[in-house]
Amino acid sequence: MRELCLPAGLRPDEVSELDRMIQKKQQVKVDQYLFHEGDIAQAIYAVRVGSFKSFRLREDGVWQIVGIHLPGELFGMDALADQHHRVSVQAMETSNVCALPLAELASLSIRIPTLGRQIMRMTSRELNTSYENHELLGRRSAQERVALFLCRYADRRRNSGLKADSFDMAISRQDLSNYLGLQLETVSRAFRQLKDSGCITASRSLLEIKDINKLRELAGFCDKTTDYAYQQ
Amino acid sequence: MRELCLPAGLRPDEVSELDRMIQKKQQVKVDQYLFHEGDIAQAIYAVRVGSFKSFRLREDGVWQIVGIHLPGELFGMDALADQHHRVSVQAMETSNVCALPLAELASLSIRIPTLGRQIMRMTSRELNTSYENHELLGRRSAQERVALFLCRYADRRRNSGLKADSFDMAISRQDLSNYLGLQLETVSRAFRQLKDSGCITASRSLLEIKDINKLRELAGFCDKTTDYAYQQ
DNA sequence: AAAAGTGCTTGATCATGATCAATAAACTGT
DNA sequence: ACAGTTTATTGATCATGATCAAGCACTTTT
Repeated sequence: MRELCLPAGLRPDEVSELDRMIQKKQQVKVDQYLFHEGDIAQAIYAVRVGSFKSFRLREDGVWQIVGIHLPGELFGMDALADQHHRVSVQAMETSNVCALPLAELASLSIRIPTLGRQIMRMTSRELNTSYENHELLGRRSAQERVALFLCRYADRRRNSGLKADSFDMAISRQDLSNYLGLQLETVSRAFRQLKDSGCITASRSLLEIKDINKLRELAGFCDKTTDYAYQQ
Repeated sequence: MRELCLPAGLRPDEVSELDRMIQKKQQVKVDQYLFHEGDIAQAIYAVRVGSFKSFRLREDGVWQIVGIHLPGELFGMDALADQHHRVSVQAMETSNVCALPLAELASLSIRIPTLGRQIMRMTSRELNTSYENHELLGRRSAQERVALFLCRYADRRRNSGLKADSFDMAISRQDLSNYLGLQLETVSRAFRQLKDSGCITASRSLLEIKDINKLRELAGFCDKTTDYAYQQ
């Protein structure tokens, strides 16, 4: 529990109380659903290990991935508006989550006001990530999208305490292209260009960032170095 | 104050207390900034009258609008992650906002727990809207984007108690095309197509929805009727 | 080890929307 | 009312990414 983002700023006794309440070490397998769009929310979730995708499904079967969740991040806050989930969430690899049951959360956050604030912070963070996605999709070429995605993905991995220069992407090309609003083939070609320009090597899902500055440049040179980094 | 979203679910005496605290009736003119990206947050804001745009700016001068805010909606929650705003906000027309100073909000939400919950709800709602935007930008043609935007915009106007079948769009073509990730000319052509197919009439900023079903159809028939509507 | 399957890459062609360019229409201010 | 400016529309051409199609690499099955 202690490695999670959530207890930051809580007193030791509060962490213990939170600890007791949480249904932890919930192991999930690839493609397993945590919840479906339309479900009445039972809990919000903190990623411990692995990664998850949030997506919306249309009647015609077309889906759109709208969020990716890495260790230390929270998801499921989409349901806090009206108790109904507006996205579905699936594990992208073998993963491990903490479920924070909403029922207990309500009473607990009265006793530990900091907890509510912390959830608020994480939700705000997710909102900003979604805004960034809007910006990524707005006015960028295929190559820029892929390069920018890789930059941000690496940054978030670093933030989650994971290796950020060489790693296995749990995201399939299919999912990645969907997330980036591109065709599979287009993403593949973008990877080729990035490989040819020498800033990455990539074989299947294994990715290595060789030249982050070059990559940033190809991403459109747009991501300001956040001097006011997220503090918890 | 009472017409706002925020006091929903509060006791009369709590509303009064909130009422006293809020710096209200803050009049703003077109293009006036409420805050800039990077600013330390002073407050979050509730729209009373008019409309606002949230946008991110890149060093190369390119901006991307990532949010539109109508009466009854909250904005500025992007700063709740780390006290720094990650977007800039400008009024799109002569408007009127309530500022909820963060300093007072912290103490007040301890005395009125419902208030914190209500802000949480509104933030979750904004998150879902941003997810919907991701979906809109993901895999849709220009015509679908414009049609879907109009459907959702009309829905949100209705939700805000505004006329939804015939109204003045405060959003310029410039801003709209930016928001939708399209060129100005492309949006103009999409409007022409929608006009020609008889589902709208539009002269400059004045818009009239003649056939909402046809419009929904041209939007890609994707927006499920939200049977579990937002309740407050 | 061969066969079948899945996921990724590469190539060729096509269509949508971007870009360039020119009007047209509406709003400025004097 | 006038020029001057901004904002929207329409047209023509071009480029990027979508689509169609094949092949390759890596897994899983028997």
